[in-house]
Amino acid sequence: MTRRASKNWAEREIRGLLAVWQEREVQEQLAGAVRNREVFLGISHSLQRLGVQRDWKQCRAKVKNLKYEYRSMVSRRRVGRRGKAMRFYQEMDSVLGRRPPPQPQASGLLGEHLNVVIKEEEEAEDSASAQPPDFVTACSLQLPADSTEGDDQEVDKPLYTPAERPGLDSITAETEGPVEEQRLNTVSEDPATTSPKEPEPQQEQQHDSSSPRKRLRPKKGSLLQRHLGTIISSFLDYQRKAEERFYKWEEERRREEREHEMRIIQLLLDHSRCSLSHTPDSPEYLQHHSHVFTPPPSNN
DNA sequence: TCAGTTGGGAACATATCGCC
DNA sequence: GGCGATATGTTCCCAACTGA
Repeated sequence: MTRRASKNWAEREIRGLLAVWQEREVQEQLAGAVRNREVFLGISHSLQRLGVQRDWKQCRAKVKNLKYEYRSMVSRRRVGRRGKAMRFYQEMDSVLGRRPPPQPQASGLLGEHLNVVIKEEEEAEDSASAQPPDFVTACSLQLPADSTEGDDQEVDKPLYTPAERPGLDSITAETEGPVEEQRLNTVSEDPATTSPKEPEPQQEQQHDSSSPRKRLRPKKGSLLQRHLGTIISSFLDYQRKAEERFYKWEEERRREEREHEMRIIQLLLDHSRCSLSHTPDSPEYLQHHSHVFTPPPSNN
């Protein structure tokens, strides 16, 4: 095997990679894209601006291994094995650990929601012809936040700000022709992360035909395509709400779990005391011993 | 010497493309 | 539309490397 083609990742490089990878925008892009090469191209580009010279394949491989390492450690801990904690557990856990479980596609609530949206869109079909030509293309998406491909292009402003269209980054509505390509290259830069323009060695690859977003593009001329932007927007809104609900539910569940454990521990303690007492079942005993236990401080 | 780290490969899954 | 070829992503594993 020809190994060690590149030097090992320094901690600074890994932290930079994680910092970029942790960004909500990047996570949304990775979650929404089946082909994530462009996402990693963006990550690589961001790293280059941070002084880390790693190409997208190296970034992908590193993220891949970090995820595997994280999962391995989680599974080890789940079965009670405690090994050395991985170095960047906190960073990984902040992203992977809070991720809601995958939801079945177009089924259950989500499917119902999509169906409703589609139905509404179909009902509005008659008036759809009144949509401006850019109705769909207005939902065209930006490249990763770090990319500066469109910096010196003649674009006055993005079609919308990330706040207006959060989460749409990863899913591309139907795009047609050069105009759309230009829009894809239009970047709504985060001022905090924007740096002076630098040469873009990988710029050409951003337009590769094997775009990660490609699979989400519908066929031209379909009804769904014409309203895909609205559908996606509604879907993502719903997804965000579902995510918030999940987090609340999860929080509540953990709290109940802790209370349950406390009750069990309390019962066990009571029982052990009862077994030592001559009159364990007497009301006096229970009254005297029922609230002795002080629960340990919870880690959560 | 050895445990931990790393990059790369194998196997598999899945989407896209081109042809019929 | 069906089907095979191709491209790409993910998971898991392994051998080489690193550092104590």
